[in-house]
Amino acid sequence: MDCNWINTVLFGNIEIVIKKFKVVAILGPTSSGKSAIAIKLAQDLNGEVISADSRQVYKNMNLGTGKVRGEWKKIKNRKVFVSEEIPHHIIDFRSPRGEYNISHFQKDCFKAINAIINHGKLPIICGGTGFWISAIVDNISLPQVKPDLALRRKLNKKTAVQLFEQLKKLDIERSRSIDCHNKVRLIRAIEICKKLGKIPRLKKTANSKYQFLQIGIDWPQEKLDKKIKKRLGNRWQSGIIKEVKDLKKKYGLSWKKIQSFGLAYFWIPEFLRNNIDEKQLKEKVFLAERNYARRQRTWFKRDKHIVWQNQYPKIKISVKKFLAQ
RNA sequence: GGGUCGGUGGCAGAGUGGUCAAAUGCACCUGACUGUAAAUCAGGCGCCGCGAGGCUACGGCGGUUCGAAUCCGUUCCGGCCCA
Repeated sequence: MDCNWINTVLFGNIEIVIKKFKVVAILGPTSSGKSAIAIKLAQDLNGEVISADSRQVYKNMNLGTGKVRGEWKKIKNRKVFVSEEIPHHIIDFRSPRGEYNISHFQKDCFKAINAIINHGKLPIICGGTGFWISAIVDNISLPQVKPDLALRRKLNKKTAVQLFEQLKKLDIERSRSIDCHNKVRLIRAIEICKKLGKIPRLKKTANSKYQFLQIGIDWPQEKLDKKIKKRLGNRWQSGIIKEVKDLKKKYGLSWKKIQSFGLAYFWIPEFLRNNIDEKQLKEKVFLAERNYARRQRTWFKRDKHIVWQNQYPKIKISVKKFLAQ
């Protein structure tokens, strides 16, 4: 399939021809069935999948993150994570000991998109981390300031009020829009100010190189609840608790670090340390997933470009139409 | 049957004469999001009302009091102990 679609744009009377590459994104709340749809699309339309999931990037975190089953294969001298014959990118490739954040993702994702296009294939981004997807689709410009852990530790000792006062002095403009109770935000804002003086204005520039179609998968709450429950049941049988134990053993991670991964990774250590029993654990994990799905919805709701569809045949038609534009 | 402790909002659980429509946690609803984003954070959550405000509520009934979730009587229900 040829991916060099031609677009024309009018500037006044002058017609300018722009080549835009098409990229599809499949997003939605957890357990909605994104991964299966992305794989089907990839199979039907000669595509490859790019995962946009902040936890699936890590190795040895499979059941808890809902990672697709796959294996690393050597294809043309390159190692590729393959699931159902479909290459997956930005997945299962980092140590859980390390940090992998939106900045890494943004670079890697654009790289992956380009690589896939160069192979004459269709890039299909698939994931539930809205912020990360936005970094690609909206092409947001992140301040080029790396995390300063020492500074963060120091600032973390202060109260939100103190941090807010500090930020006001550094960048009054940012202080007006920031959530003054949110220490994570405040600390990052101060961190940026210390390096750049001020916080650059957030730019969402339409990407001139790519054209995106975002398909959202979602279900009524009741149905999604059932899907979440069913999936949790499967994970339990597959040994999710052992996965967490092994994760700790293999990487020597602290409970705190494991718990920072959230959801099941937060609650299973509580169970292993006998703070809750198994029944409570299952309930807590279910509720955590459910609440997570809510937060994801809130995020995705505001992007009016997302086309909400959950039947594969319809999705496929939408994608084909998009590719034919 | 006797004694004793307790019955509070969807649940758990504070409050023990006025500042109580009632702390806190969970659940539930709505939302935010500039390198932690599965994280982090905000608001709402008896009923009516846009609002001021009104109404009904701390098992039931009846008292005491200017005033009761809080004190007293009684009754129903539950836990524990003794029979």
